[in-house]
Amino acid sequence: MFPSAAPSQDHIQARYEAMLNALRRADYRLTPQRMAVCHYLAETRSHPTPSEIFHAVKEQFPTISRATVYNTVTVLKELGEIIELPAGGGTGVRYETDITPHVNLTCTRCGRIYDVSLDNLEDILKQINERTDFQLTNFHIEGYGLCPNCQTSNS
Amino acid sequence: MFPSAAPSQDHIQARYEAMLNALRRADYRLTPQRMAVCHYLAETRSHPTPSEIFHAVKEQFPTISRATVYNTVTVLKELGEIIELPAGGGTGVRYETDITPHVNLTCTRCGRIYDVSLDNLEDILKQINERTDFQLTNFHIEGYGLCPNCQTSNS
DNA sequence: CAATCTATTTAGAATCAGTATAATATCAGA
DNA sequence: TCTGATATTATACTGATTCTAAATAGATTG
Ligand SMILES: [Zn+2]
Ligand SMILES: [Zn+2]
Ligand SMILES: [Zn+2]
Ligand SMILES: [Zn+2]
Repeated sequence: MFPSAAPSQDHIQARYEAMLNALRRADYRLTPQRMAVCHYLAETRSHPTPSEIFHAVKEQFPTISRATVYNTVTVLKELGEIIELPAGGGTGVRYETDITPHVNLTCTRCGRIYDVSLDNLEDILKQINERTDFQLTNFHIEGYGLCPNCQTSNS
Repeated sequence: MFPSAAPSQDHIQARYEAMLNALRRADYRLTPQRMAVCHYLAETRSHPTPSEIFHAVKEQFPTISRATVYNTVTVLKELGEIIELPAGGGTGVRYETDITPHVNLTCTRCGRIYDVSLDNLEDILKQINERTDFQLTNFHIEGYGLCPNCQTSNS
């Protein structure tokens, strides 16, 4: 069951294109740095911190600066292509790169985040639209508790 | 519809007692500072930052330090009495003081968080329990988009 | 192509949130 | 009261995030 399956090449490509299109639509230039950040976000199945993104992209672009990473994720967040997550166990924010509704199970002891997909989420969307005038972009579910590993550990 | 109704006195009192009991059960001392933090968390209907908690409690305890606030919210978080939320619009973490499952609608433009209650959330709990070995403490739903105010503003 | 303008990136400084430390204070129990 | 454990406080420290100014890259115009 854990961990979730790695995304397929097709899925990675689709997410990558979606991010680039979002940038294009909003009249942002598709610089190599931005594209590299998007590509990493599309292919990772983790919920990376800005620092993790920085180090990963640095492999392709040794000269990239942290500021560019921060700028890019801020834009992508505003465009609804990624979502800022709670700090969880560690420090600093993490980014949710899978914007399709699903559950993030965060272990309150070790801080790991597990993805779980659910059925019948249309009902939630329907209820929110019925009860509010919010223009909803996306949503997901945050669950908290102990992961299987931490339930047995006695530390 | 917006904003959510203020909690009743009874509800505030119940939440307050629940936090104190959680501290008691875990063998933490009920110091005046901790009680003041709990009381503020029980009565607020916002999703406060540590800084907001600090300033609010400072009214009652002019000598309280930020460290005590951080210590207390960390303990309460570990006990499952409050939940750490995404940074959202502003900077730094916020705390969810309503641990009953509900929706937090975060406006991606102005950063405001609106609470919405939903029906039929037992199904989510059931699905998570069926599909994982996670020991779930609590969960809630995070929605993102534009609030009614920000849909019409042209800035 | 040259000149110019704008968007973007970069490096590093500055700021801010959060954590760690050590001294002091509080409190329970012997 | 004495003692040991727990909690609070002020402050120092670390690391995350933002800000700033200069350099770069692209687009546009003549
Ligand atoms: Zn765990
Ligand atoms: Zn996820
Ligand atoms: Zn708004
Ligand atoms: Zn809420």
